[in-house]
Amino acid sequence: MSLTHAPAGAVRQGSLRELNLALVLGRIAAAERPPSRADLATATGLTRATVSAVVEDLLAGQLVSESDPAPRSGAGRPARGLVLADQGPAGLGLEVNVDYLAVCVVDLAGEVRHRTVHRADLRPVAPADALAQLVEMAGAARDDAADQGLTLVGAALAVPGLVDDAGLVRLAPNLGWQDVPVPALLAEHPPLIEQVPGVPALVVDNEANLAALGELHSQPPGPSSFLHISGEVGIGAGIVLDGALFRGVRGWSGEIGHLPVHPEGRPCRCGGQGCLEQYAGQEAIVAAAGLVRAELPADTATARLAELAEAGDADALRALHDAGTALGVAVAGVVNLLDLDTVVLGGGYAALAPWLCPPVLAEIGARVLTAAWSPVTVRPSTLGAEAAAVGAAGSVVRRIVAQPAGWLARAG
Amino acid sequence: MSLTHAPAGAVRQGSLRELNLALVLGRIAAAERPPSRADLATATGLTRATVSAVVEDLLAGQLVSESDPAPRSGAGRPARGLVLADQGPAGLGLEVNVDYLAVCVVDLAGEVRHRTVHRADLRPVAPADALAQLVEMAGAARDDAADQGLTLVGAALAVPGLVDDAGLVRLAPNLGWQDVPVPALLAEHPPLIEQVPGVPALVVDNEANLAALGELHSQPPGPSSFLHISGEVGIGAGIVLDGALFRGVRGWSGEIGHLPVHPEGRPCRCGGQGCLEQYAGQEAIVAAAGLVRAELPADTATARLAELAEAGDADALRALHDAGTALGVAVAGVVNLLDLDTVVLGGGYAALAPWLCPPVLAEIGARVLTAAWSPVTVRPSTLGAEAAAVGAAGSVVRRIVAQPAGWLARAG
DNA sequence: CTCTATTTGTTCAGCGATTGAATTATTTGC
DNA sequence: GCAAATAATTCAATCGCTGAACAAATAGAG
Repeated sequence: MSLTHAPAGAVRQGSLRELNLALVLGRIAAAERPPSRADLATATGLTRATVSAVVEDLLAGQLVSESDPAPRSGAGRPARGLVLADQGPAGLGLEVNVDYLAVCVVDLAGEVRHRTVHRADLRPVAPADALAQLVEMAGAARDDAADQGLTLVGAALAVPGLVDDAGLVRLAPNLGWQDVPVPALLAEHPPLIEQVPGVPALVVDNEANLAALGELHSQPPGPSSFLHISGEVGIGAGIVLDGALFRGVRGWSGEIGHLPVHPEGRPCRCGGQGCLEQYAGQEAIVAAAGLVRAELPADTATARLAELAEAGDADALRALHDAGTALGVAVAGVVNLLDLDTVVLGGGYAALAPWLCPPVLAEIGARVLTAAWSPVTVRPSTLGAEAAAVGAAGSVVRRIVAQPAGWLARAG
Repeated sequence: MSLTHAPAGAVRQGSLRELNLALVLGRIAAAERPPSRADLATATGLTRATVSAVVEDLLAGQLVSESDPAPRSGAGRPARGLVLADQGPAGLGLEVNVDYLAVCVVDLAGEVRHRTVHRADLRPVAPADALAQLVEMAGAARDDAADQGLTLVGAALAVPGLVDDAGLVRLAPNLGWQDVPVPALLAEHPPLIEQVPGVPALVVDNEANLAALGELHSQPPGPSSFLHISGEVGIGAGIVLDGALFRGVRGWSGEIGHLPVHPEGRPCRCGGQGCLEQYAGQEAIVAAAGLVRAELPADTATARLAELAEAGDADALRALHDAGTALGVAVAGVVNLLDLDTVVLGGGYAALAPWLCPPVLAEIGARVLTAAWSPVTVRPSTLGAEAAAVGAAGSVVRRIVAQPAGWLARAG
């Protein structure tokens, strides 16, 4: 029904300023080139007087800074361009995955200002030890950020599993985690975050969700609704609708890996039968290509497949085609259901996209009722590896952009 | 990411009042019993002074009225309860379906104040003629509404097919419509609607979407996220997320009928194979139950099936069980993907729910990863037949509740 | 029956934020 | 060098919320 999305609570006198701060800052963030105050006034519908006042607050709070005047033709006083500050608040992104730990820092503009990746097989490592190592990496990241004039205002941790509202990792099957109380474990380490009203110090979320957010905020800006599929050992999807991640009632949306593609087919460890994961998961593709998994570490399986396919290996090509077809059946269902026009292949699928896209598109063409009127785009993710960590850090700074008042109240 | 849903445009001085009018009116609409001004103040966080001023506007604009004081224990001046007005703006709901035309009027409180249904096979009738008849029924509805002190501020038309943004019915296969420009056809008749800022005079939408909206606003209030499945000849779904209908990028979401449940199964008229519709659509169930369709008008097929199942007919029971299993496979996929906890069976499925629910629940239990932690409810729709018309009319008045300022500007 | 405690609703001065017009600042083009 | 054009700021006016005081209306105690 798309009613006005009014603020949930009361709209007080001060909310007015809060909302306009967010409005103006959001415009600056979304603009292609640095807008002037006058541009912002016409874009937002506010008067120039109000925009000036709002911008003054944003400048004082280190959220935006003035850039060189954008070249403009014609007469008149030159405008001063406004850009997101490269100092001030920043977000900390953390990721624990099967074969690596990653930490990164993203500034307001979405730039990655720090990045550390530690490759290791995390499956035999106890959760507390893995998190301790991550905290150590994060400490170095914090120091590096501070040197660049950045203040970490929040952290987000990406995990390949189901996470509940409290940050408890219910189940991360491929990592071997079960009921891991991440916030409690991290609370034992000294804090790295400067608390800001409106920004949670720590968010724990599914890796597929955060990777989708990363894709949403990547440059150049893409569509505001799409399906992002992370194909690893498991297959997870992040659903972005109208520029917002859709989490589901309990935050467990996106379990596309267990969509039935052959209802009477192979049994799956989830208890169902014929789940997508059994046909398009990393292990299924590897097995179908005739590779022996024991000789192939998890983190090189995808690269090896791409190599073989590149070389024209018939088994690998057939395996990828079959996986793409299974994926296409599932994606066609999702597209029929949600009417999305963009599907992004991320995670391990990104490197395999040249071979996966054709069969996926074929299934969509055959099965999607509306494909005749408007085409569906299937493309690889623009972010590379560790997309979830970048997305995680980005999700933190997006909160500042969406609610600058909290930061301003703190920073004076 | 669930950022604050800020108003899209500029927040001007007057927006403040607009937003608080909507906030207070929304609370009155959502309240179980008539709230007092003091109740509203504590519920919204506004001061009593502001609430009084806002309520004064709402009273003057005929959007709310004062009711008998709610009995309360303890001392103190008795409160005056506030309820949505039973006069003032109302919505017109229209529906063209395969075997009937329906018109209804719903008031602010969601009560159906007028209802007309005309049963007839609409397939041989030209779209313009069907719409002309609908307009005639709507004229009578308008007069009846006016006698009750109601003003029609908008209309919504439910159609069993794909509709684009402009109201063009691209395809309604079971009705035989293709590229029918509904707004243009209706514009030839004298207007029945009093234009109000913020309320479109006519919205054309998919029947499944509007039925889902009807379910969302039915009393008593249910969950704010659910999947509503309309099982007729085709199978459509309305997806309600966080109290809002999700329409998809082009407004064509919900095509659950073409979710593949047996990818190498029966060919479907959509061009795909093994679509749900081929296993759980009305015609498929009728055929599986051994009934001859020619002897069975479309509008009695469901009733006849229920009758047979009630009587213990083995063929009917088996047909319903198989259909329920196919439906369950599809629903399990949706639940995995969207993490919904409520599925409503509407349309023809409502009457068949006693036999469909068990196999659907069985498939969900077997296939949904998270079902172990929190159960999924599957239940029949509370609204009866013509749910889409009621939902359509309700969608109009919900706009007034969400944006009362438009109506108030008009009514003075 | 009267008085007090209690809760509801209104009145009013004060204030913060936006507005719109006037003013200042800075450049291009003639 | 001057006029036109565009950008940004200043300032009185206005709108709507706040908070506190006040008026209204009832239940219960004595």
